[in-house]
Amino acid sequence: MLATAIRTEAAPNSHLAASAFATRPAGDGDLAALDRIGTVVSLHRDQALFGEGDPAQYFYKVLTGAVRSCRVLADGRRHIAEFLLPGDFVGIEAAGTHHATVEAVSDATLMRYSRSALDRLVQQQPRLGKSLLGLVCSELYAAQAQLLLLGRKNAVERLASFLLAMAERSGEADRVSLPMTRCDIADHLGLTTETVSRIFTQLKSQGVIRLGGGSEVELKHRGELEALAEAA
Amino acid sequence: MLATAIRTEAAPNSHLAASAFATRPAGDGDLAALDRIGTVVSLHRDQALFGEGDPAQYFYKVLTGAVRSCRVLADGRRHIAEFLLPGDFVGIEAAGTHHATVEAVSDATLMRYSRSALDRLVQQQPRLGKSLLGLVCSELYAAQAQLLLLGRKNAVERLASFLLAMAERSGEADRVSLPMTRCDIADHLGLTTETVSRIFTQLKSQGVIRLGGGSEVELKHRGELEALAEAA
DNA sequence: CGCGCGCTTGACTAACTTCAAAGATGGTGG
DNA sequence: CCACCATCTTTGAAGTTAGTCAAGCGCGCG
Repeated sequence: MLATAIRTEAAPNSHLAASAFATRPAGDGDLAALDRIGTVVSLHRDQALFGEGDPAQYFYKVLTGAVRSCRVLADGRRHIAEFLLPGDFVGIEAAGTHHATVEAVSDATLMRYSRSALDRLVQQQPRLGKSLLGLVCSELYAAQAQLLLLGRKNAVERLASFLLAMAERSGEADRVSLPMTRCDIADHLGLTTETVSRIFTQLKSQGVIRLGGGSEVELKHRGELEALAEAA
Repeated sequence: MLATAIRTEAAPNSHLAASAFATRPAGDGDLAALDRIGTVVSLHRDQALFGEGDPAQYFYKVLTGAVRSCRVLADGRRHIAEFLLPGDFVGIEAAGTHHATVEAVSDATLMRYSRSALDRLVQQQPRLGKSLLGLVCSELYAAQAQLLLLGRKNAVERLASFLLAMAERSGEADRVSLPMTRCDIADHLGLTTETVSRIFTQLKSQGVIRLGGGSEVELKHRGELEALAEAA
């Protein structure tokens, strides 16, 4: 069952986890209208949703699980631009073709929407266009924050910033679930697996975090972590 | 004349360099309507247009010269997210407040537009909203390419990529003008001034580039430069 | 002409990577 | 239910790249 096609089912108008996590500032208010035209897609771990260069006929919203958006250099070096969690939109910015590969970090379900249907909706409801613009702007802000991180922060600051950002998104302030591997985190932060692991160990022995089972991380001293992150 | 206020003049409906450089894919077609509601602003080198956190009442289009959009950490480390050249829009994505400081790299002039006027125009002309979205998406793509550069490329690859990107934007294929200092370039590429300088020297002695006077760089072997950039 | 700023170059250092191997973890099949 | 195996994580030691510190060079401006 490795190379199976993506399963796709009739949409049970499912909001599931979607409404619980309004990660992006621009509210789901207007965009909720979309759910009537969506279809549910299931992915299992490491399965690709689409690749760089694929025609961007659809875009998606994460319902459950997590996915990563990445780009790869010719010799295999990979960078993960962002992790997408329930409530986040995927590929909504693509015009024509996708500019990144999107794969499942863990088993995941997404709502799939056709771009042409979106265009029609936007025509009817101009406010929707604004929500859309807001979503893309949020992504741009996130990317610019990541540029500062990759360009100017050291390994400890990168991991601290990452943990805080994930905590922010997860809702729970002091407890984060990290469904991705150390290698994924490394590829997101511009480090190596080993360095990420070492910094985790270091933060743990400093008492700043605690590593629970099942990919859970407890932030024991949020303030100290913020200091380490060199929040600007 | 160091801390002078920004000079601002009545708009002579000036297109100047603006029409010559359509850097961003989304055409100026619809956005040309904006020029009737703009005002010209002049900056001299290193003068700030606006700072992080400032209310975003206006946005701008570069007419002549160049500006940089940057963020700074508490201890002074700086990262330049992007350089903006004639034809590029500045701060168009800002909602409420600006998320970066924008300063002049060289003496520059910009066209200033009020956000509220833009909103009105978008209401009247829905197609304008699409152009707007296209502009922001282009910025997002550029930012994501820069993420890969900062996360996974080495110093030579970074500078080679930068030179090629600047050449692309400048129109002339094999000749680039670099109005910014080595330090600016370093802060854009996540390196130090010294490293940037060393790589310039290295590329020069390899015969890949030639440094002309007046901040001009000639790309002598574009192909080789592309190989060095590890284009993905 | 001289001064200041930016650029270049050199020697040394630090941070992160690479290479290697041992230690967890969790899912599967007997 | 337990043992096994693949995969992920952690840890150690050595190596590299880019950073830091310091000094000299060169161009442009007053």
